[in-house]
Amino acid sequence: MPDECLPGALDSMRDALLAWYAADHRALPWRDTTDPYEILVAEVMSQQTQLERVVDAWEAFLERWPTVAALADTPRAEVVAFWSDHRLGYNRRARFLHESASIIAHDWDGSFPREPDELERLPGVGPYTANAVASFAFNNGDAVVDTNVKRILFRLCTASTDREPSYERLASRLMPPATSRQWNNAMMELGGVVCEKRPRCDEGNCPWRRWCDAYATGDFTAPDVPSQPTFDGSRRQFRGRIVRIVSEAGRVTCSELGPRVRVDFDPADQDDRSWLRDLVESLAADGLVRLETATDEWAVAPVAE
DNA sequence: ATCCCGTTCA
DNA sequence: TGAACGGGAT
Repeated sequence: MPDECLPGALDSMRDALLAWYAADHRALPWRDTTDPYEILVAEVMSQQTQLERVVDAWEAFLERWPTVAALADTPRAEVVAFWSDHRLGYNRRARFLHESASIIAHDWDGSFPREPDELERLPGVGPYTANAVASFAFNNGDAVVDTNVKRILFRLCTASTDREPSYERLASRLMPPATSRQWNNAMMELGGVVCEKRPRCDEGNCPWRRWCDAYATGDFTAPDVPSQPTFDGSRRQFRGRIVRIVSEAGRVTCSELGPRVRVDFDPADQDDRSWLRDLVESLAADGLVRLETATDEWAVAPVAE
């Protein structure tokens, strides 16, 4: 996606989007804070999880662990249990958040770095989250590029090229200097409520209609998002069950765990036992549970620390 | 079935 | 570059 697909009237486009956002937008609670810890919690929770499902969990999480120090002082297992209780999915994100809290508390003396490059060194923090935290906490980020932003840019410039676009470069050129807090909120708002898979250009009063290739041509093709395999019966589903069982029940042996994970699990069957063991090992490697092999029969327990 | 304000590891 | 990672909602 070449730069020349941007119209000459860059300033008008920028003003139009910022005015559109200022006029009305969703009242997401983390938009009312600039505390980097609160922002980080919101962003990590929001990775691949719908925002409506995040709001309650975010408020409960911050009530329980109001500061990065409080979270760092908590045993990992409690954070994992919270994640599981609130059905946030992707339990590894609970571990990443807990590890990040420890790093901030110990290596950064309790205060967050302001630069995206520094934030990106935290576990579970990639380019998106680093720029989101830098933007919303410090107004110090680059343009964020998530699936929403990609969809907007693709449609904006779809008639201009058939080459693989550099979304980062284009997004960055579009953002007015030193406006990342407002700008990134506005871009994601546009992608979230107007430029959705099924676009709502007129209903949503899209501020970019007059510059948009897709609006002009009626071709609202969007970039392919990789589809996920069926969840039912998947490894991911069983991993999630194990984490929840251990969070609720504490230490359980293989024979106790198996039937609670899969109804037709046979504790006497070696294949069943190694199937379960493999899942537990992967969870232990992810720091979500602890595998005990000291006794007769192996068991799984809440993660230490 | 498909989507959801991504990141990690191979 | 691709697969794996959870699970609720529509």
